[in-house]
Amino acid sequence: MSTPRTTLMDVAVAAGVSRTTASFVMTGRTDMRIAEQTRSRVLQVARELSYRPNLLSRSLRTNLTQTVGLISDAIATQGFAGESIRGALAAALDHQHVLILGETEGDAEVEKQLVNSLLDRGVGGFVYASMYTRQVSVSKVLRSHPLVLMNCLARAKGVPSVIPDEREAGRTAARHLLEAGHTDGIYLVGETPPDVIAAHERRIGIEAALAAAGVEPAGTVDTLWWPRASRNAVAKLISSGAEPKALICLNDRVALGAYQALSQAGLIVPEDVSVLSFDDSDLADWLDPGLTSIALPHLELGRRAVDLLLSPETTPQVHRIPMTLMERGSVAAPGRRKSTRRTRHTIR
Amino acid sequence: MSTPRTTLMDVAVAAGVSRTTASFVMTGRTDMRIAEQTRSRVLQVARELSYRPNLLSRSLRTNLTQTVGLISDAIATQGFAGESIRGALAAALDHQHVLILGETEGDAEVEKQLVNSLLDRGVGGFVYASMYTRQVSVSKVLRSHPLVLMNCLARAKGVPSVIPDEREAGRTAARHLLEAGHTDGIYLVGETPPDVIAAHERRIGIEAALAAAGVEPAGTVDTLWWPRASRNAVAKLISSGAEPKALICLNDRVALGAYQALSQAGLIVPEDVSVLSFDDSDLADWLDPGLTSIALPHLELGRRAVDLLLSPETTPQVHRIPMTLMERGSVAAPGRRKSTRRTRHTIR
DNA sequence: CATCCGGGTCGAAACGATTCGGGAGAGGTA
DNA sequence: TACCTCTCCCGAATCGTTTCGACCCGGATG
Repeated sequence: MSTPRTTLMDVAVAAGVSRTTASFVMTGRTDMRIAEQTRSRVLQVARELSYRPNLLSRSLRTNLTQTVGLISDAIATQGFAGESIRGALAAALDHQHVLILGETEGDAEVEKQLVNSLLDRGVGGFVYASMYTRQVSVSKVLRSHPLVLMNCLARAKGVPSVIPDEREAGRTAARHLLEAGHTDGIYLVGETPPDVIAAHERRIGIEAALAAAGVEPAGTVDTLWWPRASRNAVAKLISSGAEPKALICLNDRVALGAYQALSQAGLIVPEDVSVLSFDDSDLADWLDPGLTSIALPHLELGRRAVDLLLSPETTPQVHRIPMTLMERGSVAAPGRRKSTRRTRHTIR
Repeated sequence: MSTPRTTLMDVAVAAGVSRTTASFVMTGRTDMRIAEQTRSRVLQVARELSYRPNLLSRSLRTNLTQTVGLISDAIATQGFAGESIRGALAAALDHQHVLILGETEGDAEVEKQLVNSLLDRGVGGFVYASMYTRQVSVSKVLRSHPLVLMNCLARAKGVPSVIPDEREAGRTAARHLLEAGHTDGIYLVGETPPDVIAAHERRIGIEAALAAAGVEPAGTVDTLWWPRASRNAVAKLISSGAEPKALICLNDRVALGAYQALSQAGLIVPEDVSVLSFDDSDLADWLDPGLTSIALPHLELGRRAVDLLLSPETTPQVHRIPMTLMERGSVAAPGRRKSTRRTRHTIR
């Protein structure tokens, strides 16, 4: 059939050395002394024969396959997956590794099976990812192997994790609004339950930055993070007589709902109301006007997680990845246009 | 350190048979006759010792690792990835396999590297996925291994592929509109270049079903498949004096643009204009009113592709996965409300 | 002149399965 | 009894590396 594989033995013979020596050369071990001349000869021959070491047989000894497992509670949701996986893939590639994917569906039994299955295949370590930032408890099996958490924090300490810097993002958001000249009528849209880290941290950041400037938000619109809910909530806010000048939406879906409600009420973004949001999903670019949003660093999360896993100097620590503001058209100076309801002093 | 692995030898010894016999029992080979009594004894012992065969060592002989490679030109785009990967994952699990992911970035050299890298890890076959339905030319390396194409067709014949049934989806769309009572003012929104299979097929299906009912579309709105472009194009259509009653948008992003233009023009969905779309992305559910859309069978594509790959009876053939209509609120009978511009005979 | 030392190599034993080619024993047949 | 045929099982080679524990040899040391 196909030509038989070139083995290390072939290389050794062709280079006139023993298999042992060839092995040392190929794996580049320095603890064993090999004459430079021999070394280069072996390498030369290996190249000529286009030798590729058989990873599987190597694994049999080392129990490692240059593979990392990326396991997640839910792969699919929200397009989060895509970019993170790409980042992870890229980092894995940098380290000559390959990525095996797994999904636990949040089921501990499934997770156990999966982990074993991956261990059987010689994965060298795991990235455990959550689809929304939260605290997780990692199973014992998992903890007894190299592990990096992505987008989640361990209850138990000692596990390195990579998460978005939500609090700083909150500050960024608030500052952006302040810089645009907003001081009044700033509303926070979206519920912030304390156990949803992203929500909680964003809020803290926002309030801190506003407070630092001596500004107090005009209010909070409590709503689930979905367009329909948000739309209703914002509509209710408006019909209650409030005159929002700026809406900080806790994510883009919420912002979509806000857009809908504003449009319905005849309010124009950004002339009447500025809208600022988080996540920078595709949606942000599709809305009209484009939604200024603070991007989740999906790609970077994946990349850093795998990189951390595969770099020996891993220190158990929380790595916060900065979130960057993507300016589009939804934030402007307040009062550029007269409100439909009452006049207001105009800036410029 | 950790307790040494239970090997097949351990099982054999404990069961009082040879390693050979134990192996035959464990792998369930029938060509070698093993007494039922012996068989069950070995199985029993294996269970007691909670024996897990070492896949890596097995691979060394068989060159297979119960692994399939899913390689794609671009993992991330459009959240397509997520569901497809989930489907692939599920199917792989059903076959006791595991999924390795790779991304070629459309680069042939990267692809070659990747394929080799996966082969080194003993993948048993490949699923080659494209992020939008199109013709691809598969490399020779790839073709010389078990392979299933997902969301793309091979130029060369003989490679099985799994794609959405776009043409039937087109028919479904048209029929849905017809059933709602639409016969006039039906516009097709979105360009349909012949090399973009989805576009082309959808259009053919739509036109065929309309023609079968003796209906001719009122026109075509040529626009890129992006919200902004679509918005402008639809706005132009309206300002040109046309009075669309139904818009068949070639995907949800196009529909978003259409929504924006309609809303701008003071037209209400679905009272004034029905909107029907394709893809059933998240967006469809977020819009207001909910967008009736024909779903891309992402999950099913992934599942079927891997299933086909791992089922021996693979026949080289194109498998078309049905796309199902997701009804929301964007289609209604025409003329339920008087047009803002002119009155029209009302149905019911 | 024996010893030691350290640089440079290598033989052979793992690693844990699969699989080829028998082979022993029980029973049947001539 | 001699030979054959099943049935059930096993020894040993093999997959391609890694790696432990030598070994050889020339020069420095005492």
